[in-house]
Amino acid sequence: MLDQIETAAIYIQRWNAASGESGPCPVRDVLDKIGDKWSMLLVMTLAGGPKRFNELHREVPDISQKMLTQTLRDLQRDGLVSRQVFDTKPPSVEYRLTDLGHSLIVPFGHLIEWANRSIGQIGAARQVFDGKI
Amino acid sequence: MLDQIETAAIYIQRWNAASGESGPCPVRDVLDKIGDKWSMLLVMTLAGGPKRFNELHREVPDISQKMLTQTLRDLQRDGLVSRQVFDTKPPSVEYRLTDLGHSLIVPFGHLIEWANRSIGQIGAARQVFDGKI
DNA sequence: CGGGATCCCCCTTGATACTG
DNA sequence: CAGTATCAAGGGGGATCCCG
Repeated sequence: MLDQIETAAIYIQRWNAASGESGPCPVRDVLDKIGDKWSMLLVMTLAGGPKRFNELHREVPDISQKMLTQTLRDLQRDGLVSRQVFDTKPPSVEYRLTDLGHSLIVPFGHLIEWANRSIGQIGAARQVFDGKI
Repeated sequence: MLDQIETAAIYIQRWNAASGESGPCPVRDVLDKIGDKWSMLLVMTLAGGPKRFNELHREVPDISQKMLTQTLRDLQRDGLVSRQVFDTKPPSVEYRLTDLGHSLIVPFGHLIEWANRSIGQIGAARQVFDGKI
């Protein structure tokens, strides 16, 4: 377990050392999407099962149509989400997590857990920091 | 294990439903920093032990001085990093992870692992997607 | 219903120069 | 050494209108 963590840290450091020659770090490329404003929110929302476009829009009210479309396309491009069109009238489109998408839920869930556990400490630390400026 | 993941998913969904009344989601607030361009890179770099300002700058060559300063201040504000000034000449300042900062390494390491494992599949998915445009 | 296309703002990031 | 100050640029993201 700890070995893997160290491996990750060493991977990052090694990439830093070699930076500039090999282009952007692929891990950072992937992680950028994690931190993107909507990607992970949609993945977690789709974790409950496949959903249609407006269904997603209803469950994530504060996303704009544009960003919903764009984020879903990016997720589909990365192979995390699959898109199925039903030729009904009016047309309906269903989005669901792929196996790869599902596999992200576990490590990402750990992070959410950590965030949940740590919100209190972080908030306290911020108050202390902001108080003594 | 899976319970916790589901808990996380449900947490997100419940917050979506209540959004607008309670302000920004605290978990998303925390996760924003995770995905921030430099925060996690610095945390993983500091995972190897405490480092001085220019030492960090050397190990992460493509960060600007400004962003290094700013990111370190944010990390310190959130209680993930502590800052110790030594009154020598010339002055030296040492940054190190707090206990809270260390506790982030594990869940974040899982994510890096996932990214490492999945880079191949994601790259392949992108080629397929881009090929059939 | 499920999007596309367009306009535009603002915030983050980078480059550069200066300081205790 | 360890920052601060200022200016400029780019793109992420919202609002709006339109379409099959």
